[in-house]
Amino acid sequence: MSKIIAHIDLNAFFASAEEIRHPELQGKPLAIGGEGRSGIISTANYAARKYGVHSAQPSFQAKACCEDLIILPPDFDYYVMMSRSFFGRIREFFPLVEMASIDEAYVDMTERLGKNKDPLGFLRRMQNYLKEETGLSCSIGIAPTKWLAKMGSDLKKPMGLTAIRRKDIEKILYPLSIDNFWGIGKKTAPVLRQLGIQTIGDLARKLEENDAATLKTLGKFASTAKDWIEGRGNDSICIEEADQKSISMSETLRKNVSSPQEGEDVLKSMVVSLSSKLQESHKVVSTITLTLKDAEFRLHSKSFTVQTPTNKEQVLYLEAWKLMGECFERLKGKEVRLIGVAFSKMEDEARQTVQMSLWNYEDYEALDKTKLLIHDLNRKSGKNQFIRAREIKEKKNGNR
DNA sequence: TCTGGGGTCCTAGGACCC
DNA sequence: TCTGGGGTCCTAGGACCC
Repeated sequence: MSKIIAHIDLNAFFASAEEIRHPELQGKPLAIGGEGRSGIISTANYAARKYGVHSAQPSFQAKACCEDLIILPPDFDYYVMMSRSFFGRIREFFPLVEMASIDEAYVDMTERLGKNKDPLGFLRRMQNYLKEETGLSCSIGIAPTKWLAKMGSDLKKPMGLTAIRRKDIEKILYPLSIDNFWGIGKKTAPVLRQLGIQTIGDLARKLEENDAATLKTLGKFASTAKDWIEGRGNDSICIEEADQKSISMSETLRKNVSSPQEGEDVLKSMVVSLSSKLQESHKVVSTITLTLKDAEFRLHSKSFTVQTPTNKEQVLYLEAWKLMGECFERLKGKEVRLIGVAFSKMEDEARQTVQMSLWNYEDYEALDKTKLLIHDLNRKSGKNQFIRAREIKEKKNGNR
């Protein structure tokens, strides 16, 4: 029995959210993103898109496209609030909602729309109602699987409403460029083109023939892609939020550096704010990964797994600092433009109390020095770690 | 002034164990 | 001793998504 799955995608979400609280910006070219030396556009409203402004575009280029462009910094807390309010209303119509990101969700409508004589009419009315109530417009794709629904919602924006039945796949999806295939990105698409695959239809035929080169290019993904394109993809909605598996921060430096000492403060503040997030959510981690991006944009990483999962900033910082030294070592004086740190193998703090008792701080030689450093960070009381870390960073930046 | 930041998943080689 | 394998974990790198 086929399900009825919808993919609901908020249009130009961050920009729309800003227009709601700044009505004076409505209709003016607006983008959300960073404005610094390495700022990049995250979302542009439709007025800005007319000038060629688009997401992932460097902000200075966007400004060159449209000199009147207004660029606002992102305010994620506000967007989370707006997103919850919007999808909360969807839940009033349909309880089975799976969030896929801050601005999109999959919804199982089988139960409620299965016997409806005019499901598209119903969704069109819901879409208009949501627009009136929240100010946010969305595009909806409706199909028997999640992938088809996602492909559908991408077809028309803003306020699109597209149904893709299995019998429509050839007519609707086959003519589309391979670039539109969700799951095939900028690296794989050109390789497929080399194999004579220009459209989704071309890919469908190659997969149907079990073309060896295509299968090799796609690897394990080939069978998933074949399922998707033939209408057999995943159609199950998971309403529970999955446990987060890793947490990370990275920062493009204001100026390239070539020694770990020059990146010390950035690393320090990232570890302090990550470890306080871990502590707040009662999570511990075992694997620490440090990433550097060199001036040619190549990434280099080094990771280490500790025996006892932890969220202690002293331990995490010391490990990260050691990894950063080793990573710089390998770069042999090359310039570094970004430092990132990630913590993974994350689990609940409660689940590892037994191992905690086995913990031996003396394993960490330079711990005393680290304690001093953290003490220094903590001296200002009454503010949370994140604020403290940011203040330190700003102070440092101001001194340059 | 070229090119962000936060995630998930996959691959492939080596270590180690049975 | 001429050479098995399968399973799992760790590490480094990379593709993809929003």
